[in-house]
Amino acid sequence: MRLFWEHGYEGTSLAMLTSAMGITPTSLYAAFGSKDALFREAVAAYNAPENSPTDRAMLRPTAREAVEEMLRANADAYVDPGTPPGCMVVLSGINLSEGHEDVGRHLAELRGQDRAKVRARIVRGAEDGDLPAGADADVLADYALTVLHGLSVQARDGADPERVQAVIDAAMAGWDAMVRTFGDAARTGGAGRTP
Amino acid sequence: MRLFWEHGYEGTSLAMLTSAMGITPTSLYAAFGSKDALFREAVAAYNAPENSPTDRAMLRPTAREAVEEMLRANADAYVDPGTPPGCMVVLSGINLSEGHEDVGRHLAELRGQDRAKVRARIVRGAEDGDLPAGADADVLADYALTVLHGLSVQARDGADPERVQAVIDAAMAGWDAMVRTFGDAARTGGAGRTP
DNA sequence: TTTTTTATGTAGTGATCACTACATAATTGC
DNA sequence: GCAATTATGTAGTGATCACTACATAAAAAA
Repeated sequence: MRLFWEHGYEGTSLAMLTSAMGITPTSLYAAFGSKDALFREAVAAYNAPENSPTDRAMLRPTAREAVEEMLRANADAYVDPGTPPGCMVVLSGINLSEGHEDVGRHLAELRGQDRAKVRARIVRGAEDGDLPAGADADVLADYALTVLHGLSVQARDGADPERVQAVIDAAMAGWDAMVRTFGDAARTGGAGRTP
Repeated sequence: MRLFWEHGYEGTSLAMLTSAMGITPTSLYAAFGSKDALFREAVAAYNAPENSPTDRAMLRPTAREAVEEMLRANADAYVDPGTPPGCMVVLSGINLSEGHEDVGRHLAELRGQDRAKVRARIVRGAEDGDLPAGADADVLADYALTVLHGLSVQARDGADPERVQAVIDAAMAGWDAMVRTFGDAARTGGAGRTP
């Protein structure tokens, strides 16, 4: 998992995997079937619900708290010096040669699931009344995920943890401002686009 | 350039390059010296100042306009269906096997240069008075670049151009809110952290 | 124990990797 | 025209890729 996380699917060779695991190719193939299948199991372990900061964050009482904790908890993990920087789901399938597009699609689907979770939490916030009824869940979810994905690149560039938290301060200020425009739009009937 | 842009440094083989260029390996090596050197030339062409939306954006009269145009112009390029999605400098060196770390460092340095340009433009905005004197150029630059880098991943996931612009609306609302806290901090002596 | 099943290591599969020696073709200088 | 130089294609370099046939070793079943 750590090798795939750090070097990506194609940047990790079977030789690297077998030497890191202390086993031979035969054992690896008996246990996992193929490099593809092993990668998928590694991603599944990385993305397991019981370890997922995102899943945990969605339990927060308001949509805003949920999104903020999602950003902060994931960012903490991204810059944790004990693990490779950034998010495995975001980074490990960025560069693929022809013939491995399915790996990229699999990861894109997982990112889509995260987006769906955030979007659903936003919709619930609007229903619960902690967000304006007119809040655009698609835009807010895209915004939150754009910041989240950007933090993976920042982490790869060795971002300072404190500054990452300051970036999230700014991002949440943007969240609040955007939510306010939705509230205003609901009251005035406007389109909600910031001038 | 397009192959490296789309598949990354290691995801692009010499066979792909020679067949796309319609030349033989001999000619490629006579002209460029090595795959590394060709990649660097491709990145240089991609990142040329005369084509750079970022450089052009920095000429805007205020720091806010400069940052907003940087985001919008780059985002337009990221989702342009005529070119690979996302930013070559951000994406093409994400997954590297052992022994090619210098490629990653080279791209990270280019990202650092972009950050420095944005930071310098913010500092100038504070000097010019279109930003509060206490504005934290590091935080604002990191925030802008985090959103920018996140947009590359969104583009890879096939983000809708209109929704990308809406995300930038939210991001700029965040910029304004963050700038406001710096102004408030300057007036009240507070630390400037959004609660 | 003896047999059967399961797990593992050795050694090598063809394919592809980046790269190049060598020969031929095109171009240039005289 | 003729020699020197430059450019290009052919064919192959050793290394490494993901993967596996085969044989041996360990464990389980009889």
